[in-house]
Amino acid sequence: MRKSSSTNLENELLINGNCGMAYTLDLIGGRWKPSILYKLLKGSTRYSQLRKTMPAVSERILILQLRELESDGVISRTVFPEVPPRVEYQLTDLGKSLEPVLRVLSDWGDANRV
Amino acid sequence: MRKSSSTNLENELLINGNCGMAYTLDLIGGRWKPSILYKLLKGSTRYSQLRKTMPAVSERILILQLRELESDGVISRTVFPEVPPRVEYQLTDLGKSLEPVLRVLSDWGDANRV
DNA sequence: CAGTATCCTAACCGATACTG
DNA sequence: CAGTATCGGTTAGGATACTG
Repeated sequence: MRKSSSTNLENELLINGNCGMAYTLDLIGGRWKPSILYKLLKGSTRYSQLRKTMPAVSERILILQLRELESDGVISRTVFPEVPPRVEYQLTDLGKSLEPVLRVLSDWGDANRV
Repeated sequence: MRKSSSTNLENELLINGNCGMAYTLDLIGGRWKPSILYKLLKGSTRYSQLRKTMPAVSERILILQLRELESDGVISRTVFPEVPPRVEYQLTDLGKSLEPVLRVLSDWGDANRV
């Protein structure tokens, strides 16, 4: 859905009838982004914890999706200067504002899937 | 986001944490599906009319997205036995039930895009 | 622990010519 | 009018080995 970088969102819109729906979908529509966001709704989470609960995704992809969410301002990344290193991901305010959106998507899916 | 055919939705879910969100996103998350659904919210629409309002999408892709929405039960296709042929697309009941979902997505996008 | 680097596949999307 | 057919490009996603 996404073209390449997250700076293409505007472009995306223009060719898509200038519809805000496309913007939202482009933000949360990645292959693993729903799962990530869903987990982060429950609070700040370590990288290793995300990995553990999503064994099907490869490391590269998980990082990639996290980076995209981060550069789109939906989540933020906190590095704790410890040994061994600790990194936690959490929703930004923008990310938190997505909660009703995510919930509607989740509810509709739960209600209508076979 | 989608694997290949629309019959893979269940599979999709299993690897995605069994989250209904992924199901919904897979249904409406195609490149042009938001635009299509948005237009169909206003009522039954001819193929040629869809084409006209979405000049950026190629015929093959438009048809493909329509077929996917159709096989997922979100829209239906009515052929009128006339010359020249007329085909109209409209939301099914399932499709109509998506309206609140689409609206939330649209509203959030309009409110938060730059 | 939390990532990169490298290489690879397949899905998705597109232009254009043609047809019932 | 409403599509197919054919071919081809781009990019999202993935497996695996390695590193600060």
